[in-house]
Amino acid sequence: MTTRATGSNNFIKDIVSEDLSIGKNSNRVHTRFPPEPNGYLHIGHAKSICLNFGLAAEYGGLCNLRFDDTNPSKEDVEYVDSIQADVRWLGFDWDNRLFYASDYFEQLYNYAGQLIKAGKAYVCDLSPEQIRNYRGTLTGPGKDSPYRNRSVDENIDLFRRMRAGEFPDGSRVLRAKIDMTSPNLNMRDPVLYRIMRATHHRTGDDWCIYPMYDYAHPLSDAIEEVTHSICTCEFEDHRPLYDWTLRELNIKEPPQQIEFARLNLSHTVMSKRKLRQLVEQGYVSGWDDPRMPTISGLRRRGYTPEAIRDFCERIGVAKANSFVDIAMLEHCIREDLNFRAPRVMVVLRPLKVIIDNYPEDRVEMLDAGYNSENPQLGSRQVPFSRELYIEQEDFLEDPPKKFFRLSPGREVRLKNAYIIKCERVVKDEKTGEVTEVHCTYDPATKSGMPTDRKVKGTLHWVSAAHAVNAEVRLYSQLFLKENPDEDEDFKINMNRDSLEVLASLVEPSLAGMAPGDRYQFLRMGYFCVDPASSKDKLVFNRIVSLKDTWAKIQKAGDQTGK
RNA sequence: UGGGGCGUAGCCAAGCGGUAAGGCACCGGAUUCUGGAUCCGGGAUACGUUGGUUCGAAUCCACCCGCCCCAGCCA
Repeated sequence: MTTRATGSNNFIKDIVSEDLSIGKNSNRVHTRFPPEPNGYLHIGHAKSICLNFGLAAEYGGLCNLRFDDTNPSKEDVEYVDSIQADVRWLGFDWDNRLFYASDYFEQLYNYAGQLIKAGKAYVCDLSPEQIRNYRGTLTGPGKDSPYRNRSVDENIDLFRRMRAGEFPDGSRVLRAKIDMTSPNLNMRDPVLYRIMRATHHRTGDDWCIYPMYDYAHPLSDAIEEVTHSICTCEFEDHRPLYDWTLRELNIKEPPQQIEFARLNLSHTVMSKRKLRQLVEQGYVSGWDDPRMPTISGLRRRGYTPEAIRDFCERIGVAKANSFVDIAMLEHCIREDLNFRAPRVMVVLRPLKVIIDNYPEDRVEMLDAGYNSENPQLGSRQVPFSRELYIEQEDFLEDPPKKFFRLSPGREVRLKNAYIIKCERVVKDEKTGEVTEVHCTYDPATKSGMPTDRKVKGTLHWVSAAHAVNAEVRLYSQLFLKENPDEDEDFKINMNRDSLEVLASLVEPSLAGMAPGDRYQFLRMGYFCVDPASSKDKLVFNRIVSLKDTWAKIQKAGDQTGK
């Protein structure tokens, strides 16, 4: 079928559209997402997942999930499980097309036999060091292995015995016979099979020889009848080998490899190796630490699949090296949550406020809508009483101009409640720190009533007697530098204060919230109930702050020496 | 001194010979019981450089410059 592509365009869609228009691949579009199960998926993988599954969906094709499990020494079921969970959570479905390269080991072995018989592959006894030396350099040609011209029969015999386990690890390899003088090092008789006694997470000890990526990948694609094999740019040099393998084995309708630039995100690192270091060396609590750019980390942080997919759509697909600002990701989650998240009141850093003219024993239940832009979310009642808490940063004894929050003699609106006026403060005698702010309220200014005056500030608050304790975790970038990879050791750029844990007070309606629930804490940002949260101990993660114009003004003031 | 790829605003990114989309960020203004959201407005007269082809080039050609990748029995 020739379904027309929707959404924004990119060069890969151009290729697919063109292929379809000329009836290539019997008019099929078939992609695959081929992770190696050796680590957790991250936002960079999300880009690839969205691309591959998205392309298939747009063109009425199919996308497989295939584990590229050809190196048992690095792989583990822990990862195959987490990868499936992450892809599913992102919203994609591979239906019954869950495959493993290891499913094809027998076929791959037989294909290798064909190559040998065709004189296109040979068993080489050179050591790894020797192979490296024979390979030549970037600027100089390599030279033929002394084993390059063994007879087909000898090669067949040796390869069979490699599989049978007659030779020690590393003693021999099967190599493609291509061209040791090729300017493309990948074509200098690349290794196809190596001997490696490692227990495979799926095939156990059935095999002691394992195929290399360059050999297994094109054939796995071919076996699955993939049409467009999309990978990142570092494999561009491998494409001639990908094509060589398919050509020498006479694969009909060979899949086409297409490369795109991998994602780089500011203020974080993306390589599995580095992420693993952060986990193993205790810089973070695990692969799902909310500061990690992993899918599981973002999920725990509170990101939605919708926001991540939107992000992947917005950043586009091209071949130029890109370095996307984390602000783009943050924009996506804000935009998603703005409409759908209920807005509630939580005081992160409490400061006591006493309404002197409010009766001591009185409690009013005030109606508070959950989201003024989305009335469907309904409302709840919040208790108001004489003693409240407001945010510490919302009071300043000696305010600068343009500060329109609470300060002595000034009025502010309490969200969903009354206008109050600050009359005096109580300070700690030793530290001079303000411990209580005494105010009066104007009964005629209850939320919803018309008022005769304008107050510039509106504050969120909680009733002291009704508030519920909660732990709130504030996260900031793991790395201070835009590009931590610029330095020899990326870890020197780590932000020591990327996690701040606060003892906060939340409005009572939040008491029974379930892990995963997301809210906007009025004026403070979007938050998500952590999986470790319980009825006894509420724990919230800040997903992202709200945009903060006041912070910007302050910063500008600082810089001008104000 | 080899091979492959890429260079459009601070960051992504359209554009495919006819005279520079869009998003993020940023800056104004309006509005607002979140200094949020929303709305309106603002930016590229060297599209890496220099030449060339053309009535006309970001788009075609040539040279140059810059950045990325490749010498795993990793993927």
